[in-house]
Amino acid sequence: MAKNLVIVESPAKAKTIEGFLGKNYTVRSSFGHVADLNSKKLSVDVEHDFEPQYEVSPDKKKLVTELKKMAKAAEMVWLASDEDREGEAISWHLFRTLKLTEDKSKRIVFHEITKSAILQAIEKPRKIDENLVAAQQARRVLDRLVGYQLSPLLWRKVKPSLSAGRVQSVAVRLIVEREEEIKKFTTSSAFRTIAEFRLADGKNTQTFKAEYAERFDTLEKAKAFIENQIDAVFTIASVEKKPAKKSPAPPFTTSTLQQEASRKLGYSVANTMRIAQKLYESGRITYMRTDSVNLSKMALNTAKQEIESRFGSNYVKIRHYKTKSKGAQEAHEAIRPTYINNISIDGSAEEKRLYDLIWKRTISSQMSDAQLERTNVCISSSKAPKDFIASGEVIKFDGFLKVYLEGTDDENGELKRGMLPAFAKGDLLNLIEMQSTERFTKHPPRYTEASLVRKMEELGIGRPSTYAPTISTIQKREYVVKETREGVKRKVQNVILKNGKIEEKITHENTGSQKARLFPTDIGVLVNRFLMQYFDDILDYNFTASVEKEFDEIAAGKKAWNKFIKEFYGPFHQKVEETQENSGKFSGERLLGKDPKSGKNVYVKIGRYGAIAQIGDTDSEDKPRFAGLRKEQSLETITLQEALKLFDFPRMLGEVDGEEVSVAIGRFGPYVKHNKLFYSIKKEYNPASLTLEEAIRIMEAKKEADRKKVIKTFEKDKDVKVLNGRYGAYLVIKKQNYKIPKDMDPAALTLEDCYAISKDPKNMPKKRYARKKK
DNA sequence: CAGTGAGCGAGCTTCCGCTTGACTT
Repeated sequence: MAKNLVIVESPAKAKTIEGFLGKNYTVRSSFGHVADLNSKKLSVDVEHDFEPQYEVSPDKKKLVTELKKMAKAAEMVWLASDEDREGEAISWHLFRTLKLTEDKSKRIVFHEITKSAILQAIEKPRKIDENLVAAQQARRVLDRLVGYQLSPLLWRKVKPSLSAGRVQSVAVRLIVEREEEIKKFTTSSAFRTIAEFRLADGKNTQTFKAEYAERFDTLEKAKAFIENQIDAVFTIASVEKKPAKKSPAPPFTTSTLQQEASRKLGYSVANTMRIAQKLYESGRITYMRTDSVNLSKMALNTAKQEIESRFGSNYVKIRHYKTKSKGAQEAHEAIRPTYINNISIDGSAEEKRLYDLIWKRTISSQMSDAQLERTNVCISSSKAPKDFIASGEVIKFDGFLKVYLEGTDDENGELKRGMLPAFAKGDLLNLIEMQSTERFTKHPPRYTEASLVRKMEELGIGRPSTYAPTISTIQKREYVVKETREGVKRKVQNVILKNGKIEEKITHENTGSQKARLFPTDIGVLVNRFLMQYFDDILDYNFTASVEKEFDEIAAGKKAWNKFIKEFYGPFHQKVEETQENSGKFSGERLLGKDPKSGKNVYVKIGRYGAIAQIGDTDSEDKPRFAGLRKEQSLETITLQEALKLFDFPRMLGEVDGEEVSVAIGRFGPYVKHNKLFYSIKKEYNPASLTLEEAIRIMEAKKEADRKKVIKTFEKDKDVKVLNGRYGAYLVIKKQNYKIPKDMDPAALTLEDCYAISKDPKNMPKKRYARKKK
C-alpha cells in the first residue's frame, strides 16, 4: 500500500494525476459528494438550529468502505477536491465519513492539472476552511427547505408529484413570462425602401444597395414616394470612412459551449454535455463543467506556438479574460483541448465536430483583433428630403476571423455589409431598381434550451453541473415542452420601380419557423401563477443573487450559517402554513359556458392527471361528466365547442362476435376497445369519424403484429416466451424480461436454455425508474 | 406507462450540486 492517498473528485482526473506523482502516491476519486441529506425525509432539524442529518449516499456506500480501508493503511491522506464551496464541503464530508484525523490528513488545491501545479499544491497544504463549508451547508439547507416544503404544497393545492425549487421555478417563470410577452405583442409593419445603384461614369460596374432613411407606414405613402423618384437625380452626398475592430470571444465555459453547440451544431444541451464528457474521459479536453474563462500558462504557450506556426506571429495576441458571470467560482480552467497542437481527433462524427468547435474557439481567443474599415455613404435624391444610406465593410486584416466567429441569436437580419466601390463626393449614380417592401416587427423569440441557460447564468441561478439536469427536470415535470412550430405564411406588399415603370406585387414570407423552442404548458403556467401569488420573493429574479451575498458573508466568517437560515425560515415557513390552511385548490378552473343539451355549466381545469373538461357542478346531485383535453389543446384557449366535442367519446361503433366495439380517447391518444382489449389508433385515422370497418382493420393489424412478436413458446411451461421487441429478441418469464446473450440464437433456445438465462444476473434488465404502482 | 377523474384513504411524489454509470422492451 502506498504511503500517500490522494482523493480528487473525478476519476479521469485521478488517472492523470497518478501519472504525475510516482509510486508513493495512490490517487482515487470520490465521484463528487459522498454524503448528503436523505432524499426521503426533510433531514433538517428545524427545531434545533437546523442541524442537517447527513448520510453516506446509497450509491457511495461501497466506495466509502473502500476509501476508508485505504485511508487507514495510508500514512497521509490528501484531500484534493476542487477549490470552491462544494469542493470544500466534499473534503469535509470525506474527513468525517472516512474518520480522518488532523495529523493524518491535509487539504490541498490546484487549478490546473499539471505536474508542477500539483507538486506545488503538495508543498502548500492547508486546513479545511470551516467557513466555506458553512456557506455550502447554508446553500444545501436552504435548497432543501425551499424544495421540500414548496413541493408538498403543490401536491395538495395543484397536482401530485409536482416540484418547486430555487432554480427550476425561476427557469419556468422565465419561459412563462416570455410567452405572455409574445401573447401581448402586436405586430406592426412599415415599408422599407431599398434602391440599387451603379456609378454613372461606367468606370466601376459594381452595383450596391442603399436604404432610404425614412420608413412609410402605408402602401400609399410608399407608392407615392417611389413614383416621385422616377425622374430623380442621385448623387453621392458624403463618404465617411472609419476604422473598426472586432475582438474574439473568450474560451468556452459550460454555458457558452452549450450555446455555440446549439447555434452551430444544433445539439441539445444534454447532448453537448454527453459528448463533452466523452472527450474529457478520453483525455481530449479539459473539464467540461466550469464557469472559468481562464487558460493555464502552458495552454497559452502552446496556443501561441500553434498560431505562430500556422498563421504567423502577427496573428498572435495573448489575452487574459475575466469572467463576467455572477457567482462564478472558477475552480477549473476554461474548456479547451488538452493538447492544443492536436487540430483534430479520432472519434465519432459528433465528437469530432464538438472538438473542432472547442479547438477553434480556444485558438481564436488568443489571436489578434480583426481590423475593419467601415464606410458610410449618403446618397441624395433631387426629389426626396432625406438621403439613401449605404454602408460597407472591408476587412483590412482578418486576425482571429481566420479561424472562428461566434454565432448570434439575433434573428433580425440586416442589410449585409459588403464591399462598396470607390466613391467621391458629387459622383452621379444610375438607379437600377427601387423596391419598397412591407416589413413586420417580430415578437421576442422563445427560449431555446441554450438561450435559457444563458439567461440563467446571467441571473446567477444554477451552476455548470446543473444547467442540463434543470432543463430536463422542467420538461419531465411537464412545465414546459420543447417543440418545433412551423412559421405561418403571410402576405407582403411591395412596390417596385424598374426601367421607369412602377409595379405593385404581393409576395409571401414565412414568419420564421421556430426550431426546438421552449413553450410553457397549462401546468407550468398554473404552478407559476400559484408560486408568484404566494412566494413571489423566492421567484424573484434576484433571490439567488441576494442569498449568494449571504453565503459570501458566511464564507468570510462574518455570519453563522444557521443564523441566516433562521432569518429566512421564519417568515418562509409561516407563509407555507398560511397558504396550506387558507388557500383552496388551485386548479385554474375556467367556466366556458353552458352545455346546450343539459343546460349545465361546462368547465376546464387541471385534474389529477392533467387538463380536463367537466360538464356539471361538482357539488350538484348528479355526478359531473369528465373528459381529458387533447394534447394540443390548452386551458387558456379552448372554446366551449371544442370542449363539448370531447364528450363525443366513448362512441359505440357496433358489435363484433357479440362484444361491443367502441372508440375513445385516453391519456395516450385515441384507441379502439373490444373485448377488454385496447388498440391504439394511428394518426392516419380520424377517431371522430372512425367506422366499424376501420376499427376491425386496426384490430386485425394489431393481432397480426402480436403473432409476429412471438418467436417461441413452450408446451411444458406456458410462462416462458421468446418474443420479438423493439430492440430485438428477448425472453419473458412470468412478466419478467431478460436479455438473451448475443451469442445465442433466439429461435433455437430450449426451455433449459431459457431457465439458465433467467438465472444469470447479467441478463436482468436494469430498471430506469422505480416502479410506481404496487 | 395504461386508456382514469365520485369518495375514502394508504402510500408515493420533491430540492440543488458534485460525480459517473449502464444501456433501455
